[in-house]
Amino acid sequence: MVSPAVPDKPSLEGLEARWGEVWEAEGTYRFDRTRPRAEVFSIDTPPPTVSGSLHVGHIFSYTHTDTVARYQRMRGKAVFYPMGWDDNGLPTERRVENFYGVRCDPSIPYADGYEPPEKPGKKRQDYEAISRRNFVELCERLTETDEQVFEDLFRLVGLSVDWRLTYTTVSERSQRTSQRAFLRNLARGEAYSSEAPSLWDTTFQTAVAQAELEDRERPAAYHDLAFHRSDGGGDVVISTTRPELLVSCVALVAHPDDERYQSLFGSSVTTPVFGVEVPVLAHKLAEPDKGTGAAMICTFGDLTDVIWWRELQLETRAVVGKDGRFAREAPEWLTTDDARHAYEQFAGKAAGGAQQVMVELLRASGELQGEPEKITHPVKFYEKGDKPLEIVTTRQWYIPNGGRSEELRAALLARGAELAWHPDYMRHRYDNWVGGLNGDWLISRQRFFGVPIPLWYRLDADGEPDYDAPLGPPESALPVDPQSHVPDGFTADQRDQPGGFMGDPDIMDTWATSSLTPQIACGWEEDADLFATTFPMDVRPQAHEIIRTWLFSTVVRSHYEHGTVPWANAALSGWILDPDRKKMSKSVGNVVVPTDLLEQHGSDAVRYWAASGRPGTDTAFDAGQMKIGRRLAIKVLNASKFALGIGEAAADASVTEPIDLAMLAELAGLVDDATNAFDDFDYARALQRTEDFFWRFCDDYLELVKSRAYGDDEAATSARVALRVALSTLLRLFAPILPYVTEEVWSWCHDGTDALPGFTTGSVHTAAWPDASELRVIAGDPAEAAGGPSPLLVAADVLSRIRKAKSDAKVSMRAEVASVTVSDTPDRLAALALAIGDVCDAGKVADVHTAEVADGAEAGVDVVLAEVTAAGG
RNA sequence: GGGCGCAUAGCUCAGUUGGCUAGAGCGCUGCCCUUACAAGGCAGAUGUCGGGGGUUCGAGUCCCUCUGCGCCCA
Repeated sequence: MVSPAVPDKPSLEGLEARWGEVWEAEGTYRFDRTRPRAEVFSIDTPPPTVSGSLHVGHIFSYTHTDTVARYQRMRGKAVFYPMGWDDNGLPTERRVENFYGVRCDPSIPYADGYEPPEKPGKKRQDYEAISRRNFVELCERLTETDEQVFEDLFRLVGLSVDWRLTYTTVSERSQRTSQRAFLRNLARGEAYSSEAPSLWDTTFQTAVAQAELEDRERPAAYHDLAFHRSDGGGDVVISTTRPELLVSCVALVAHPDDERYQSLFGSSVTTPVFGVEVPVLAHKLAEPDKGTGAAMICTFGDLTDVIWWRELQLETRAVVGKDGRFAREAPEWLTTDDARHAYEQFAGKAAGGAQQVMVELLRASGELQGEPEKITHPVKFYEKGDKPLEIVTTRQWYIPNGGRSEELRAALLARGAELAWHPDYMRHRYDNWVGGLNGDWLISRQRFFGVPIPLWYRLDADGEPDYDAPLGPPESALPVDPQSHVPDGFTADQRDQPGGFMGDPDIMDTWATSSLTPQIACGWEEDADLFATTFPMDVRPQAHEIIRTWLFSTVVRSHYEHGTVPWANAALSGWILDPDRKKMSKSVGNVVVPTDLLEQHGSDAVRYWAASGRPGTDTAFDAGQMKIGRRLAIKVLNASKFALGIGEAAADASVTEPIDLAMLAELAGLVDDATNAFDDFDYARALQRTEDFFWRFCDDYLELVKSRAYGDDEAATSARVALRVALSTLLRLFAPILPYVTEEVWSWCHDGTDALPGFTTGSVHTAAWPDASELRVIAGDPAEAAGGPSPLLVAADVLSRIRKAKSDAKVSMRAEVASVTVSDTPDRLAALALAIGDVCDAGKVADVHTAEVADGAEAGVDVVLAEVTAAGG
């Protein structure tokens, strides 16, 4: 039999490097693709954005997933745990531009062997313009470096990822998957293009989706404007925060039940300054208690305007362009010279400047009633932008998401209900979001870097595109860039020529690709066997704030493509808050660099801190927790050293002493708790229970059995076997959280070819998760199971009283005790009797008396310390 | 305005279907160099379980309500 190889001075130093190498060399975390679906646990890892550095929040949430991955692996699952890098999107685009001094211009042809300027230009306008393909190549070049840094850090944290499975979202395969999914949506009628009012960011020059909006409180002012009844019956006053849009006013509106306007509905009024005739209409979205109860409808000031415009079938009088400025030419619906002259005074201006001019014009004409009333109100912004969004009519591609179809909305809500959410209440965010959608998913973006929309359009004799019959490539040709590739049946010189074709200039929203991470990771249409054994996946771990984007869009794509949910479980992690409970973010400057933490405290300690944060709960950054984690890891080393160093016992030796049996029975209960917790993705609970048991195991059980275990009789053997079983069990329970220290101790128990009973020759991380029923077989039917008090608990209790007496007397714990008198109930005394030898040994007690007390009477432990003879001489 | 969550010791938090005197860690105080562990151990003090009402033999736990904080959405 092997002997335990315990170092004299166990230490945590260097464990990360040592075991990291071994795990890599032995392929400990490699996915076994030969296993059937039922034996696979697949994880849809969130691909972190590769455009800066990982922060402590990544360490936090990725550790959560890793603990579950490790648990499932020990449960015998083949764990499919890939890493992805999100290098597709605006952050990467910006980083590549600034790093190399280049910018993307899709109209430029691809340059073979392109090298960026040696010295990047200082200003954006000096950046070198390059083709999209060259831009993507530079992106791949830069992100490769970043990705290696990320991988090294994640390895150091101990993520049990199979690094052979890593994918990137800008890779050819991801682009192919993204375009293939889009083309299938198109073929099934699930994607459509439409010219419609869209939310438009004038800085980024792109349309944005509902999911990318955020409200920000901005100062504004109500301006009361006098419209004039066409029948000469006086003025109608409305309040608006955007008087500059008066020129695009197409109607006035009031609530259908508003008595003040009953006689006006159906009549018409003329606008101030411009004298344009517009109807007065009724619609239930008009709010009677806002301003005068009447509002002007402009095309378009806000999303409500769009609804009114659509439902009341109004004209379109758009004047604000994609650059956010008023058109230079006066619009044709201004028919009088005065009106055109007025317009010219703010033509070409942006909203703010135009408003100033417009207010002066209104004031001069006497049609501004009173002074503007200052307010603050929520204004829609693109989440990454810093100018309010405008609404501009453009042609865009959409995928229906239930925002315009109750049937589809219900189907997608049902998909959400199919998911098991961890924690469960997170499902409300999904329901809330899907229930509140009011438009389809806008997937096209007027950016340059990203997955192109893989379509071309025929140009008619006048050079006008035919949007109704787009030309798509065969799937075998994917990925394509319609700006450089040519559709079947055309030649390159027909590009942008009448009778020829044009490529769709847009790219897809980054979520349109990210929503396919299960398909990308599992090899949809690329690796049929892999896909069959990994999809639908077991779990999507992610942050709760992107339920509305990443989670929802993934459900949408899977619903369309596979008619199923993409995963069985959604595990939501919280945020990291700084010690003042503010969300950590770069802009606040309160970010902690993870490499320093890992170096300072060690990976297991940092993981311990991470695993202490309950699923879904925002957690404060707390270096104190890491110190506790480190202390725990050291304790695991020392307790293991003791348990293993105390002596061996034969494989078939049995546990006979009641106190040992009681400890193992309690341990079986712990295994049940930890197993249930991990099955529910509650790593924090599993850790807490295990840790709690472990400290009591060290403080009480180890102290109680210490002297007995050194003997050579059956009672000693009983203790040694129990210690060995408990150690093996506890190491495996801790292994998902503390992979390094548990692997270290596990390695003491085997030499690669032979292992101590209860241990294995391989990694603890591929050992079987503890089995409570096996423990119960060993523990038999101890007193506790029969309903009586546990000998261990009663003994620990009495030992604690003895310690207290010594502590009160300010003597060493080694001090002799002359006698102990325990007064307690008969059943507790009976339990104590089963462990009294251990109690006396541990407490250095010479003599014990017991006294029975009736139920409810005062129980107690009287301790008489031995007289100190010749103390100090 | 709607939804969700949180409120327990100075701090961070456990407390699963209601059940003995409400717990842990940190911090604080005291003691102990104890042959696994001084980067340690042992012990101690500390509570209107946010307020009010209800159900119950019994409520931190269930119900109602109010307050405060946070998040999601409109």
